[in-house]
Amino acid sequence: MRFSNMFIPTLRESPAEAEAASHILMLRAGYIRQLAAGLYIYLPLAWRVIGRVNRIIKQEMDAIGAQEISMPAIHPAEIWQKTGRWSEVGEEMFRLRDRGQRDMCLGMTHEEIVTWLASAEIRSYRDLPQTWYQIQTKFRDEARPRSGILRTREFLMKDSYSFDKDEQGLEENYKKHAEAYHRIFSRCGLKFYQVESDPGMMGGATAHEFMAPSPAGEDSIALCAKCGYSANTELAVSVARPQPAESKLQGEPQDIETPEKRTVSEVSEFLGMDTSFFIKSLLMIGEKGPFLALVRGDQELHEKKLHRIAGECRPAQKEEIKDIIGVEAGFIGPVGTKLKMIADPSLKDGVYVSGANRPGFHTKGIKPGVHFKAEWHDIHTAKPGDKCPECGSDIKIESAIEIGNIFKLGTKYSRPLKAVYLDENGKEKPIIMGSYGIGPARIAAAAIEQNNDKDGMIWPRSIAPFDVEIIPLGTDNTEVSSVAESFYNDLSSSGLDVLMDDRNVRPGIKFKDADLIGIPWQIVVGDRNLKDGLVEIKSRKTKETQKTAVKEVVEKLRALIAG
RNA sequence: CGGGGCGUAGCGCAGCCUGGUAGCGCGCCUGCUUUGGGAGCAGGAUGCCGGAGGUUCGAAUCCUCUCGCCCCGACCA
Repeated sequence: MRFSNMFIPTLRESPAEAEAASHILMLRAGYIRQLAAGLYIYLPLAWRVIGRVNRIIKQEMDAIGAQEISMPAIHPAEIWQKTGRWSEVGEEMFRLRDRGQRDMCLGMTHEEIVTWLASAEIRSYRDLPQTWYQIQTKFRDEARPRSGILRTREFLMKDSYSFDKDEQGLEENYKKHAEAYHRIFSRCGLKFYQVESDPGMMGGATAHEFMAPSPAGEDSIALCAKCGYSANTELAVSVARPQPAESKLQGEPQDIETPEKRTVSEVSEFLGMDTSFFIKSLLMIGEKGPFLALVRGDQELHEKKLHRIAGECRPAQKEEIKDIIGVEAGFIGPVGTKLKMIADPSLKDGVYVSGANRPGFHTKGIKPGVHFKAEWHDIHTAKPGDKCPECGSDIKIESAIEIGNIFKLGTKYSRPLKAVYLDENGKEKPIIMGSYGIGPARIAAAAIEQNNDKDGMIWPRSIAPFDVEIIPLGTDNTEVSSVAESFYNDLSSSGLDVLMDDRNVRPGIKFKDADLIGIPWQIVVGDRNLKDGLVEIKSRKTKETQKTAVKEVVEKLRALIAG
């Protein structure tokens, strides 16, 4: 492909609206343009990257016996009503009516549709197992699209679905997918982790996410370097470090004056005690009324964990706290309260200080379990310095981009949609399902996030839009042009994807654009070196150049790319 | 949905507080010179100042409403 024929609208300056590195670079390097919030046009370079990612995905999916199909993006409401998600899902679903006033939606995922197909066509255990996949556009009216193509309202997704006659079959398919995902993300040149994740509304017991570490990521994950424990912090269990040994908290509970000291940090400073000696008491409003959530002073409540235990709930507002407890926030505590309490296990041992439920006072000497009763559930947010629940060593927390997920669905969809089969004994049973997703655009974005420098992108060779870019300097020099042309022909016919910057522009512009768009290898053809029969092969990543004899270029480059 | 920010030339921004001829840099077009890291000189084009109302002799500027985009949070099958 010739640069002059390709639409690559590079920008000298960063557009104001972009913040994430991948977003800035994709705009600047002429990969994408924004149509509206969360809606992007993929320009030729970006679409080539997506194509390469998809090819890798297809190869690995095919290799585990998955079969590619294509399902509609527009769905009748009826099927979604049968699984209950038509009403569960709210505003995130794009809804519309057809000319006959039938309710329809734009598909946000395809469990319903693929299960409908299975219910219609699968009769016998002999038809199982099956795995079907597609790479197709999904629609979600996100509350807040963000970070360029990381979170959009219309996006490509590889989704596959497995159908088995029993749990053991599901287990095998689940494992096959996990292994295929490892190969896919490795081949795409990404650093990634497989972590335990919250099955959430997908249902089912087991789920994992594949996470590409990046500061631009929306998720955070807890990792143990020693034993390999890894989990999304939405469900990561961690053990808080023990309280310091010296404690001033012997004896029975006693109220102490703490005028105008409300927050844990204020009171801990005032009393000269570590924050881990405090109980943070948070008044929550749940569906069945108010209750207290208790975490240790040095910990943070994780609301999502609390939701799983207590159902829908929210922090109480200032006025509500006064009405319900009778004292302002900052002086509330678990002792003497009639409210239901949910306490984090980090509070189980030790003696504590917490609000006294009267203005200006805290109570010291509180022994959880003795001076108050609570339900014990892990509700704190795992943080650096906490200990691994498996092996006790330090865990670290990293931000990450979710690039793939795998769910064991079980019969969540097969039951309501009556996807059943007859087993060997002629008995009707629901099909056991799994669901597995990958976001190709997120792979591309994560690759940029993980591989860039001040000059631009640095693509992993497997998903780069081109393998090599030829940069002839001085197009009016016939020798330069003819050498560049011969490279272009030879490299192309040897099976490489070649971009040639044949524009009649200054060298600086070609160099800057080449670095920006991030093709892994550059061949610089200039009269300076050509006089000695040499050209330069330059690595985008290391910026190292090797002067190479014209005759050896094709062979050498192929070796470099292969290596 | 809550909080914050921003809408002025293709892009990045100034002007707004204190109302009075709409500006700068880059890009774009023409010509000449230039050609190994975003060239130089000369000339040129480009704006419903996001939109609608209002105040005023007069509004990019003040007021009201509205639309859009970004960021933080909530949400995220």
